[in-house]
Amino acid sequence: MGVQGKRVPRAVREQQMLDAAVATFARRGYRAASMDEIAEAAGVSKPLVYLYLNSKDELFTACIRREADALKAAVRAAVEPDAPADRQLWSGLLGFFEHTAAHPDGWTVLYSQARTVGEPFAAEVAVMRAEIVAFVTGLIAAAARDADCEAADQSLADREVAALAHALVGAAESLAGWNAGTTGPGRPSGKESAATLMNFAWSGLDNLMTGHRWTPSR
Amino acid sequence: MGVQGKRVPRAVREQQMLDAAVATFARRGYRAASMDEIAEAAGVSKPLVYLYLNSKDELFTACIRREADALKAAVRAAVEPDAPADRQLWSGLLGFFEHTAAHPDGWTVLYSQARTVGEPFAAEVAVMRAEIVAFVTGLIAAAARDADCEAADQSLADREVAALAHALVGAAESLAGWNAGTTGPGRPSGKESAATLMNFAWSGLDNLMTGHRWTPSR
Amino acid sequence: MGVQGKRVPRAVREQQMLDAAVATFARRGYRAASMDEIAEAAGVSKPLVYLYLNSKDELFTACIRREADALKAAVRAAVEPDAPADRQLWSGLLGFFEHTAAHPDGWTVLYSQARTVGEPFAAEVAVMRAEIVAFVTGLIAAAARDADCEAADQSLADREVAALAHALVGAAESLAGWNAGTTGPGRPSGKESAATLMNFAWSGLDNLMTGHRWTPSR
Amino acid sequence: MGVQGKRVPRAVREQQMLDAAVATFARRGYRAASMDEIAEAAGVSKPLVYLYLNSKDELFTACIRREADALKAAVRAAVEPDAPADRQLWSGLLGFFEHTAAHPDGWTVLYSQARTVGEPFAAEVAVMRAEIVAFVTGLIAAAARDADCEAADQSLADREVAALAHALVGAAESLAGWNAGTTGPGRPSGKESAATLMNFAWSGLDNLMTGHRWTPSR
DNA sequence: GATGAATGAGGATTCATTCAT
DNA sequence: AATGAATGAATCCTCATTCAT
Repeated sequence: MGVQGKRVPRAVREQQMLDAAVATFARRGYRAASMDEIAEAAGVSKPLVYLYLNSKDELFTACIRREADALKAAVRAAVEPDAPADRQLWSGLLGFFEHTAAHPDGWTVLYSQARTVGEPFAAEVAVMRAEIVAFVTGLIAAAARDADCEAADQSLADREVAALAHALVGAAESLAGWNAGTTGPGRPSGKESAATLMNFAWSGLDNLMTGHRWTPSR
Repeated sequence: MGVQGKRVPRAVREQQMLDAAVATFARRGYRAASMDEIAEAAGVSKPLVYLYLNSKDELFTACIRREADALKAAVRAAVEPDAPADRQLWSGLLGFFEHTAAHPDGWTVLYSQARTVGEPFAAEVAVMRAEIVAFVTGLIAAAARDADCEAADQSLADREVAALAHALVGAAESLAGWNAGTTGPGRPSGKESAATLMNFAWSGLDNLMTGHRWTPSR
Repeated sequence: MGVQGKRVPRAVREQQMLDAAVATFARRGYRAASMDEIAEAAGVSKPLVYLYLNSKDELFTACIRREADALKAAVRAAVEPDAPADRQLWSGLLGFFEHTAAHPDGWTVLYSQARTVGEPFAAEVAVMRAEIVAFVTGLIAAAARDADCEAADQSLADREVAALAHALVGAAESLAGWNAGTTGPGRPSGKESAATLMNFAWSGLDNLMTGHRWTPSR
Repeated sequence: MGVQGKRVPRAVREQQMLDAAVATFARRGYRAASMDEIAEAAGVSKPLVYLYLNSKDELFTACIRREADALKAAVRAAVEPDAPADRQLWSGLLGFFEHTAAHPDGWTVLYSQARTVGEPFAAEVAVMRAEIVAFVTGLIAAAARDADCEAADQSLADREVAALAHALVGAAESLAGWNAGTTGPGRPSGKESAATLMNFAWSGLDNLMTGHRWTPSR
């Protein structure tokens, strides 16, 4: 069945299987993707998939882990460690959008599929998300310190910095999700998406620093 | 099997079935939800579900339509038609968050499940989303006019108002999505979520009006 | 549902149901025809069909009986009792072909469906067939006596007259079956079909009378 | 579950499945035969039947094709190619009756079931039948030429030779059909059935050659 | 390292049939 | 005389998973 040569070393075969699985899970969803389909897409027989990855659940988990690690690595590799905080945030966002654009199936599996399938998997993604939120929170806080060293009520700001980070990550996910569903010339570039969000983050930060808010009773 | 009274008129039974279906689809996802489970949750036998709703696909579609209509109606009912635009936006957001908080299963079905299952269903949700984005775009544009009547470069603003509306809706969806996954005292109230987003919208609007932007080369 | 007036007397309703059932069974076969379909075709609700005809089996049996009786009656009505035997056979065949042509659904139910469904029903048709074969056997025997009064070995002829009758009936059925499957100008008229079979019967009879036979060792 | 050995190669298992399917379809009809029943009769599990034959429709089609091919092959193998035409017809008929007698289930599936189920299947059988009719037409025409080389009105004869062939095939089918329904000592041998039909064919041929016919107005 | 053969379990869908009105 | 409401019992089909080689 496999048109390609046989006797491929295990590590390589496993990556081929994960590639096939990610693509299939992204296109069909966890339940609708069949092990048959994945095995065929990987160019191997079904028992081999089981030999290496044990079960559909473990296969899906392996996909999630691989894609989550790759995404985190891409973001981490994108930030310049010694740059000013706003520059770090900017390059991190850029890394995020460029990676998700380059690996749309991975992003779909993480964002759309894993979170809708249910418990063992959603937790996995939640952990990754928490790490990213923490990372962004740190950057925003640093940026705030850089911008205004004599901030008065730091304790209040902490809580709101976290809210801002959450909102920023949520917005980034939403943008990436809609990007993944868009093809052709209308699709925003990573730079555009990142710039949009930097503007959000910065005006949000301004609001925080100046205590300038919209209120219903205005 | 059904513990409740029998011989219920069709219209009532259909709503019971849709209630059960929305809850089940939200918890399990489209594929994993079985018609057996739904019928049992509705307190009727499976053939009756088929008699009234025809197929799993049509049942799911009926759920999507009902929840989408309910959401649109809730938002529309929340806005005060003659209030100033910012007030309208605020009350619309409030209506949105209160409805999604009150009907988390409906929101999950619309936002998480329908969009990940594939084509006949995703399109249905896309239409609803487009209507909401258009509505929000109108409100933001009106608010911008109210705030600054002599705005110079309106044509540029139009394009960016639309981007802002998209981002606002995306952020609202993301927030509602994470709210739906959160229970207990940590869960933000509808008012909090709406206020957060109004601040986003307002600072975004400020950016638009003042031409004040963050750029990487800064 | 029923577009026609209500409160129809039972005897009439029953015939409407049988009409609908015969048409449906002919088109779909016994198993594939659903009681729903039949009730709808009859313009009544399903419980009414059950009220009058009790079960699908009994309904099918009633169809078979009605169509078998109608066919036998048509053949009997067609023969002129006091005519010479060959003339009687001819008019009987004509009656047979004209009736089956006028009631193709009835013929299909009897010939194609009832015999392939299995036991309670096939027996019903077998009885009808036996009656017809007996009737034809009598006519052929009479015709033979008319044609040649001093026939020598009557006992041998009896066995062969029966074989001829069987073959004639089988051929008639086969012809009617293929006629029922044919529509348009290519379809043979009842007269043509009857003439074809009379020629078969007559040459078969000749063979019997003259002892003139084809044998493999010739 | 299967009492026979396991790990049978695919080609063999497929034939076992077809054997079981032909027997089951013949006894119960297409609709009433369940895949469970067929799988059990084949001594395998249902999924294996689906793995090899894909669906009930395809399984039935495969049965029809196999039985049709076997029947055509049996007839072709029976005729002696260089014998006189009447001898060829005789041996073909003999082959037909012996094959249908040896494979009554196959004949039932072809003749009774496939034709009553509906369109994709009836067409398959119609093609086979057309091939057989063409073959017989050729033999009868040849026999006619052998018997009377100076036949005057060949064009008329052509049309009637075809009619005769049709009638002969119809009669053979009818005979084989009733044979298949008969068991025990009363069942005619293949030789008897073939001889009966040769006599039909020969007297029909005589009628054609001599212009000797029965007419109602006689 | 790799696969052809095989299955238990479950899911969508349909159908004959009944009951309360 | 007639029907809307309701269901138990199949039936077709798919899938994750294993075993022997």
